[in-house]
Amino acid sequence: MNDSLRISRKFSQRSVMEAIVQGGPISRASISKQTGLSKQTISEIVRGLEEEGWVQETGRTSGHVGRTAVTYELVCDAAFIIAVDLGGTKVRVAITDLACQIFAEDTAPTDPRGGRFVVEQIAAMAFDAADRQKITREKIRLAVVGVPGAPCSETGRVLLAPNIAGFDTMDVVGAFEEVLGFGAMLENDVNLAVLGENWLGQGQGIDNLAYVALGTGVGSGLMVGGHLVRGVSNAAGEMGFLPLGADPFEAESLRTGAFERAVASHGMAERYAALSGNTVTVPTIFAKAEAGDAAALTVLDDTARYLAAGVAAIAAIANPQKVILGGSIGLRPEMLERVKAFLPQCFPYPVNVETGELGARAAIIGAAAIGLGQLHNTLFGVDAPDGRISLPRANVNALREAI
Amino acid sequence: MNDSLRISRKFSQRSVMEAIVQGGPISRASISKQTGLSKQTISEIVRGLEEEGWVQETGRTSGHVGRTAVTYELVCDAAFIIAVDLGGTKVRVAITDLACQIFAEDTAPTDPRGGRFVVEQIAAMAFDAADRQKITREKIRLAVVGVPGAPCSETGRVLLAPNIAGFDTMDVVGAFEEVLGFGAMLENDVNLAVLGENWLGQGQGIDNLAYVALGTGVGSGLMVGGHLVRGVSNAAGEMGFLPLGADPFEAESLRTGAFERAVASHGMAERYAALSGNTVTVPTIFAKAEAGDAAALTVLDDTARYLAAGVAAIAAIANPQKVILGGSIGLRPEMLERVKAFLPQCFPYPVNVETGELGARAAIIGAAAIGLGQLHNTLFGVDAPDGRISLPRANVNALREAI
DNA sequence: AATAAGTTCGGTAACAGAACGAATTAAAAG
DNA sequence: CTTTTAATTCGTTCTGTTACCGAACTTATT
Repeated sequence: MNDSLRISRKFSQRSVMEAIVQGGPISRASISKQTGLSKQTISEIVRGLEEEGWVQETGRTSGHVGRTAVTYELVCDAAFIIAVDLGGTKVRVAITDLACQIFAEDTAPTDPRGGRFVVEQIAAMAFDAADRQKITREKIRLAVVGVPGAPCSETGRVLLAPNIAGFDTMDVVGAFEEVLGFGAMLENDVNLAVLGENWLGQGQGIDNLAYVALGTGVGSGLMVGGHLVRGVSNAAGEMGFLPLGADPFEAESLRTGAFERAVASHGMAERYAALSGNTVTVPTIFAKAEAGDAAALTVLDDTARYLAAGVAAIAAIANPQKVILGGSIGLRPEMLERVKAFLPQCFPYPVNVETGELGARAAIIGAAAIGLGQLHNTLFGVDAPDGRISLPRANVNALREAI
Repeated sequence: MNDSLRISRKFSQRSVMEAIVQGGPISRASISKQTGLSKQTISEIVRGLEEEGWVQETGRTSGHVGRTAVTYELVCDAAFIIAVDLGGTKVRVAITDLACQIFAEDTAPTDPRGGRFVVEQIAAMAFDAADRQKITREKIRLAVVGVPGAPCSETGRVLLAPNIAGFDTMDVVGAFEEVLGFGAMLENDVNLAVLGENWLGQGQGIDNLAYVALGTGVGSGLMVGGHLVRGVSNAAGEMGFLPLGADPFEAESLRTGAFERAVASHGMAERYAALSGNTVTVPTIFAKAEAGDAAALTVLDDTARYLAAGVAAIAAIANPQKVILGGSIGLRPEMLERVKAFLPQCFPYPVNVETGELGARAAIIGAAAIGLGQLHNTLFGVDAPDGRISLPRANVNALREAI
């Protein structure tokens, strides 16, 4: 069959699908108005989509002048994707349908043995979730797995991921595909968090967006012009190695980055210990600060000052429209408040900083976003790698904690 | 006429043009092989292009088995663009033809009165150059002007450009278009430098590229996935405000950025004065370092250490494949050598750093690149804003100094 | 009666692909 | 060493096919 014609065809098909996905039940005449394609063409394309089982008739309009219109809707259980947020301590797994509804979100402690065990754990969770939703496996098309580290697309390995054993030496993508039986994609977890916030959170409609995740470690994710910045070796956003906070030329900074040592949880605890003599956890520091503990307040101030400098560095280099703070520490309002106060003291033009709206679920929602975009593109879209589909707002069902 | 068909047509037309631009004199059969389009289609498209005056027959092949082929070539004087690199002290103006040949490059001191005077000076230089090359004005389609600062596409003003008076309050784009009589585009000069090096210099074939220009000030330009990162307010790359080097929380850092004060020429001179008691210019410091002056060597080392940290910051956030050093200080081999030595001491994974190949002419070559890409896209290409055309290697003619 | 939804019909631009003639060289035959 | 033949490539012509548009028409509804 003719190749460029097929692209041409698929192009229109995709915009029709987009109109149907976005516009809920919609008549062919409305699609025609929205897309600018002729009524006749829309009828043809919709007929094709209906035959292939992607859309279905759902009703008719009424109440308006003129003939009633037949409305079409997505067959939302025509395909599913698995979204996974794999952390060092927790795994989240969710299933999403074509209509971008996220359900069956499960959480479990990450299998500490790492490697193949984690892959199998995730597969089991995914299939369990699918079974609960009565979803047959053939309908699952793709899994998107967020990992803390830099996945390598050639080898399928995950570099810079010290928290999950064995992922740096095995073909993780291959292992997933083998166990799951369908396609799998790996993506850095913070990158997914930006995408998530961009889709359903703080960053909606913002094409130049940064996300700074601060918790046990630090990482950043950057979107420029609506696309993720991954870097050559998928190591963009390894913000822990910013030469800020501690002396970057100290030998230790080559192992744990200077910035990470300054702002991440370990550094905070250490500074608190130095000031007060007590070794406590980060949540305790926040609690003590709330109670007025001077050392705790100093630790928070100092951390926020460094964090503000980190945000300034991102703003100086990439000038995003908004910087979203995330991670267990970054999500605290006490941090946001302080960063907002410190930023104008160290950076000349205003930077829009906010905490994430989606909290710890940003990454898994981002995984769903990337998976759905990918799926819509391969099913209905152009081959262009940067053909972004705009996903509709989705209802995110309740979280189910396992065990 | 049918819209999506027109896109379809133009799409093929562009790839045919690209093949002709790249492949020099080329037969229709070869274009067919290269593009994958059928011979018949190529004949049709080439006929159209020939009728419109963009390509012409230039000869026939011989020596091979089989029938001789008629070869086609670009009519390279079918259209021209003006490339301008406007600096605080110097203006460079060049003319480029469709075949990406750059000629008539002129340099003059920038009119110190700024504003409209500079615009008129540039127009005069451009028309003078066109006259010398016997190029009629109707054939000039576009001017691309590199400016030190952040051009605003809505208002046409140039922000953060203290070196050219009046540009922050006037519609510079409008003024150019009025005086020149054809379209004009403004772009940050360091952004153009990355594009230039990406086209004909150090960064050929590298899609994730950073450029750090260090001289009187500091600025960076970033390419991600083959596209420039401009940021929301075109202020991406205002690297002078990186919170490194000096204390970013000092009040002075809000005027002149902390990093700029540490690494740029003023800071170097200041540090040398503090160490030796003598106030000298930067070239003198380099000369004295060459002669073994201890204070000068310390200044170079310290500057390089800061610069390495700045490069590390870019690498941590954007992870480019290569970082190119430019600007009067960044181009010195003494700096490169030192930065290469310091980087592994403050950043964990290797960063590829080199000096620019094009020297001070990177920006004007980048201006030509952006203009040619733009022109090819509007004449033959899709409307897609990110449809990049790959330009061929170009011969860059000799520079002509004015006065 | 007005109006909107959808279909039918005819038309067109942009391609593909097969077949074919033209032009050329390489190699075999005389 | 010439002539013939085979192989090869170039370019055109002719015949589809696909993906659309637009006008006219039918149908259903307020």
